[in-house]
Amino acid sequence: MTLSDKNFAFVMHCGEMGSRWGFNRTIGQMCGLLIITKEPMTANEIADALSISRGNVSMGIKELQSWRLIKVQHIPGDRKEYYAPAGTIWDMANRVFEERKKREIDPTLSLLRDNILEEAHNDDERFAQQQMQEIHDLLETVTKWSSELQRLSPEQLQSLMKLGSGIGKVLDFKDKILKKP
Amino acid sequence: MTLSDKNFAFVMHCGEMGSRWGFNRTIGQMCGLLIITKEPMTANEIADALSISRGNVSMGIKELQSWRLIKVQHIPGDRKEYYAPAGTIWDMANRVFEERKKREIDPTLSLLRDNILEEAHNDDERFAQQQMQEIHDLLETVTKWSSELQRLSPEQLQSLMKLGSGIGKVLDFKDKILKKP
DNA sequence: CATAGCTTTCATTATTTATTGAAACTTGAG
DNA sequence: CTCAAGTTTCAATAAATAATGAAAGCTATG
Repeated sequence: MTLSDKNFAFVMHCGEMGSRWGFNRTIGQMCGLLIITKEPMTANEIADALSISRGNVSMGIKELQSWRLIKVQHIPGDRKEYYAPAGTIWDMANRVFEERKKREIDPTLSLLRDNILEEAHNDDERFAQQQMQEIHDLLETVTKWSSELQRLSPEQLQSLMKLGSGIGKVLDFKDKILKKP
Repeated sequence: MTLSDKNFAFVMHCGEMGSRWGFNRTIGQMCGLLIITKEPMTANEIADALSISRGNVSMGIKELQSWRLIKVQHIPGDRKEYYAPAGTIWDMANRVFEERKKREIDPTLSLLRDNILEEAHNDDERFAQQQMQEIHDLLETVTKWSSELQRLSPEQLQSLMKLGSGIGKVLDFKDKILKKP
């Protein structure tokens, strides 16, 4: 199976963006490829489509699974494994977001927590601790807020997203609302 | 000037996280160092504190400036340049966020836009285009939403962040509210 | 239980990215 | 104008990361 020029261009773009999205070129390509291909693909088809080695595809699959971005499917009477995106675009974006939070924020949050608990022994440490406290509070707020968003129903989210500039208005009325349970 | 163990540990952590935050180890370290150091530092002080070459510091400074994370200061009667964080922690986080959006989302958004405008020539392209449309819509929503947030006053933001789980409640009343201007 | 058909692993190799440090450049002061 | 104190650049090198492919590992089927 060979890609049309336009689709190929998209897949290559995903490759170039791959490392910015948190993985590497090949994995970006694989992800893009699976998204725009209607039918699930075998590892060999993926290797052929991207002109990369079979082993590389195997590694990529493992990685994409660790991000929970793809799922395996089987076709009766066929021993091969077929791969397809795990869920909707929205689901996938969510997973990437979550996973990146886990890698980019959580470790720092934990280090900062530890540090802040210890006592500062001189001015330098005191100043540093203040700064770390600020970073900590910021990251914690962001974390709490994002987990809040994930708790919302899809409809509520939709509604929130559509709100756009209305958000300011809503905020102005917040107190009123919360007083009427 | 030498760092305390605790502060050194923080700086090294910033280094390890550097590449996850969008830059590299050295630049992560430099950023962490400047944040927890009360006084502005010269390039040589930075190089000494981190045991890296003067040239590397120069590159790092250029990069941090391109992210708008540091600013130059001068001390009268001293020809050296002194570097310090550009703004509060919150400002810096915002800058990183913006800059990453520019690098991680905007190029894709533009590619998708172009692709969607062209006509699909077969079923594969049609399917691919549908998927791209979904990605496009998602990214555009996120983009619009985040620029919306940046438009809010700091107080409004604060208030929104504190809302936390109340956000669901507020949304349920959205329609009511918006009908009473 | 042997094997064909498929997948995974991992040592080696290739590619990419980061760092160094010497040379070139800039600039303010005398 | 010259020099000294500083900064930047960039070719060479080092380090980190990714890709290959041959060998080892699985596992349904006859």
